[in-house]
Formats: sequence, structure tokens, C-alpha cells
Amino acid sequence: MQREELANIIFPEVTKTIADYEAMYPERKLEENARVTRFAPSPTGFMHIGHFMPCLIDFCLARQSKGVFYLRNEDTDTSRTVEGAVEYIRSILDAYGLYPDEYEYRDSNETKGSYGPYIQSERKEIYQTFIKHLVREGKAYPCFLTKEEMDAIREGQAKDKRRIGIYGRYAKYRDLPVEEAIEKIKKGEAYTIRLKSTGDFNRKFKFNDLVNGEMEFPENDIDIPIMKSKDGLPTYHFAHLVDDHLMHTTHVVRGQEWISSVPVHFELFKTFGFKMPKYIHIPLILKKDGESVRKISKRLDPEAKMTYYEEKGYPTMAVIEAIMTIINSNYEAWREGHLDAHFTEFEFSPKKMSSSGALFDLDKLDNISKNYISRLKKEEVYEGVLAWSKKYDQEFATILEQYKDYSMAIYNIEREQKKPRKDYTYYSEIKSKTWYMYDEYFQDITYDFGEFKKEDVKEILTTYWKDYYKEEDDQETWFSKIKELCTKLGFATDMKAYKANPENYKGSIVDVTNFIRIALTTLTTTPNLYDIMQILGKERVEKRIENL
RNA sequence: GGCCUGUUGGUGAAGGGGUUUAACACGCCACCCUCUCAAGGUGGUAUUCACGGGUUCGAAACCCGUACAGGCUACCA
Repeated sequence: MQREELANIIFPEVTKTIADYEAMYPERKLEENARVTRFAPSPTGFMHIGHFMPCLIDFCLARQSKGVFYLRNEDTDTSRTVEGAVEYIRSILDAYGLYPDEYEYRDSNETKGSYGPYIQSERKEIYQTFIKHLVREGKAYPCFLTKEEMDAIREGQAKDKRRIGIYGRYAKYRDLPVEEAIEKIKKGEAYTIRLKSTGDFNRKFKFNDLVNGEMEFPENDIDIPIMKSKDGLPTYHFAHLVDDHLMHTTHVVRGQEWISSVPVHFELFKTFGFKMPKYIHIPLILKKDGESVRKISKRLDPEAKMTYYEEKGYPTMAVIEAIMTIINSNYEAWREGHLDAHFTEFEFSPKKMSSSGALFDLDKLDNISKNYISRLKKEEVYEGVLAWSKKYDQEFATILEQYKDYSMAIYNIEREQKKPRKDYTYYSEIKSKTWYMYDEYFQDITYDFGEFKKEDVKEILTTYWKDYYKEEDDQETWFSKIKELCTKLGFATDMKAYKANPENYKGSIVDVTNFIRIALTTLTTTPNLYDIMQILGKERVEKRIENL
């Protein structure tokens, strides 16, 4: 048979059959409704929030159903593959606690799972086995169209307002006699393998997407490339078919931009008679751009890249929380009732997902993060700032290590109470909110007392220091002493009385406390002054007042 | 050009024919509390669900058109 010969000429080294592989990768032994999901990034060296969101869903789906979540490296586009990209992806997954059950980390030679290889470039022979089968059956063929020819076809189609693509009469080589194809290959002509589509564009088929519900598409009639001429690797579509079949993926979670490929995937699965996985096409994350919106872009929008959140120092769990609220809007309500639960305990529902694109609201993230940090223990805050600083501010990290308990005391101001303070939104801003507590940063200070004369202020502070300050005072005593001082010096202690007749006083208690505050911190806004003074301790307080 | 999908406030959204005077959260504004902040409290923030038509006693919800927006239309994923 000539097709057999063609198949052997194209794939001389392929000796296994599809059945061999299916035997190698049998049905997984899992509980009834267990979901098998995968995170399948291309190793391009960055991680987009548009990849992270489906990954989170994959993880939840698998964990909630006692299923499997595996990592597959989609490196079929060798020109885009970047060194170290997989390590980077791994570092993100680790940081966010999204550990895959099956994976293959080539550099550290770690691998787990019996459905591998999990790196597509190492699966070449598997794909080719499937393609060889198609060629043998006459369901795929070598296509010798050059780039120039294809450009010309496309231009012609655009000009005639026809659909773009290699289909029908444009598929010049689909009916090329097999012996001619063999001859061309023997002559060394470049070719790609295309699927010989049997679809009819005028016929529709129904498809059920878990987010969008029932959808209708025209059948695919384009002879899509399934194997590239350059290196014999498959295209995405074909790798999807083979891998998700052999790895027994039950749910494919991907962005909406893939929805238009459904007809292609539908035909591919039908051609082999394989069962299609369920699809969850999730909404795109959009970005406001002037008046309109567009898909968020790693080039244009810094917040599209996961590194943005790391650099700013958002706790990873806060980022997860924020994305979960986009994924299912009832997540927030659930969280309120399950403060300590792990996010995977929330039951994700694709039906509850909006099918239209969503803007990622950074204000909302800030709020979530602020609340999250406020619920942490002082030790956790300390660890968080330290870890961030070690990476981005070594100097501050050294100071933090030197003053560990002191720093934790700062983070503990009004923390251990029912409604804790919410000062910090992300770790990178903590230094700018606490710098004055460290003598190392409290240098070359200038003070601004507004309308008050520095001499008068000095006098007041000296009086305070000599006659009133006692380190061991509790907050109540401390405050009543300040009031005494005010009364003695002609400052109002009752704000209402002061506001009614400001001319009767030199100033108010606000002014006096602010003198102290400024002397100790240079600022007029700080957390509770009493706490600040307690933490600074007698020595520092004295030194700073004297310094003035 | 073709195919597909959407359209409820500043943002995420709930709601799938009457209990919606459109939930909740974020943001914003005001006031209260208060030694400054942060927090907290109270209230305000869509007379209306892109527009036009229809179905109906009744529509944000159902149907049809229009407009607008987005995605895809690679030997990239």
C-alpha cells in the first residue's frame, strides 16, 4: 500500500502503535468524580496573571475531588523557549503553594508521576506515532505549500472577502497522488503535515462549555497543520489531543481566547474517537486603556506579570484571595464564614463564573491584602518583611535581623485585638511606615512645628520630660499626665471647648501630643503615641528629645 | 471580511418574568468617634440594568434587530 510507504518514509523511526501507548498509560485509578487537571505553560520566561488564574482553578478542582494536578511543559515552540523558564515557573508554584502531583524538573532531575514525560519536546515519538497512523489512514497528508504561497492565498482570500485558511480548493496538496508526495519528500522538499479535514463549514455542532453553557459552532473544515516542518514537533492543537488523551485529563481550564479553537479540537478528538475532556473557558482579564478595554498585556501592564506582586511584596495568599474573588464572586462571602479554611476548601463552580471579561481591580487587591496582613501574627509579619527585604532591600533586612523583637513589637501595635490596625498593604511599604523607629534611619532630622516657635516647643518638651514622663506609666496615667501638662501650660484638653473658643488657649492637646510625636518621629501621623514611646524606650525618647 | 462571545454603578458583581425602593464587597464622598493616623460607626453614591422594537396584566430578566466592545482568524501557545 502506497500510504503505508509514505508513512514509513516520513516516520522511519516510529515503530510503536497507538495501542502500545494506550497500554503504557492506562486509565487512572481514582475515585469516581476525581478531576485530573493540568497546568501547561510554555516556557517563555515569565508568568502572566492570565496563566495563573487557570492554574489556580486547576489546583482547586483537583484538590477538591481528590484528583490529580500535574505540570506539563509545553515547549513545542523551540524558538520561544527560554533558559531557566521552568525553574521560574516552579518557583512561582512553590511560592503560592500550588504543588503539582506530577511533574518533571529536568535541571534538578526530579520527576514524579507515571504518565510522563511531562515535557512535550521529549514526547516527539509519541506524537509522531499518532500522526503516522493518520497518514497511513489517509487522514493527514504532507503539504508542500511555501510561506510565500500561503501568504498569497491569504491575501487573495482577504481581497475576495472569503474565509482565511487552507481548506477546500486552497488545500492544494490534500489530494496530491501519494507517489508524487513520496517523490517530493525524497527530493528533500520541506513539508508540514496537515489534517485532512472532513468537516463542513455549513454544518453546526453543539458543544458544552462549563462556563458558557451550550454553544454552537460551525464544523472545522480547515486542514490545520498538526506537525511542523522545522523539527517534526506537533502544533499545540495536536499535542493537546495526544497529551490530554494519554494523561487522562478530565478538565481543561484555559482562557476564552481558546474558544475559537474548539471546532479544531472537536474534529481532532472525533477523528481518533477519543473522549473529549470537559472545557472550562474562563473570562479574559482585561485592562482599561483610555476609553476602551483590552486583554491585559505583559508588555503594557506591569500588573499582568506575577513578578509585580512579588516585587511589591503582597503576601502570596492575599494575591490568591483576590484572584479567587474574581473567579467566583461568592468566594468573599464564603471566606467571611471560613476565616481559617484553606482556599481549596471553597467549592469552585464554573457555572458561577462570569463569561465576560473582568478588569482586575488593584484597589480590591490592596484591601484584601491589608485585611490579610492585619490578621497575621506579629511573627508572620516579621517573617514576611524579612523575606521580602532579603530580596529587595538588604540593608533593611540587616536591621530587621538585628532588631528582631523590637521590630515585632512595632508590628504588634494594636494588632492583638478584635479589630486590628490595618496599616500595611504590602511588605515593600513597611519600611516607609516604620523607618523612624530605627536610630539608623533617624539621622539628619529636620523638624516642622508649623506655627509654633521651636523655642516654645523645646520648653514644653523639657517640662514634659522632667516633670511628667515616666516609662512605667500605663496608657491611662500617661494620658492624664499629658492633660495635666496641657492645663498647666494653657493648652485645651477638651477639643469641643477649644473649637468653640480657640482664642482662650495657646493651643490644644493635639498640638502638645504632636510636639512629642514630631520630636520622636518627625511626623504628625503615627500609630498610637503611647505605644511608640513604650517601644522606643526611655533611652531613645530622652535622646530624641535632647537631640531637638 | 469571516466565526465566536459578551454588554447591570467608578470596579468585581447578585439577580434568569411580580417579595428589586437592583444584594454584597471594593472605591469615592459626608458626618460621628478620636491625642494624630489606622481602624471602627452611620449615611450617601445605577429613578434603573447598551439602544430600538416585540411578547406579557407585568421585563434588568424571554424573543428579534441595531450599536458597541472583546477574542480568534500563524508551521505561537
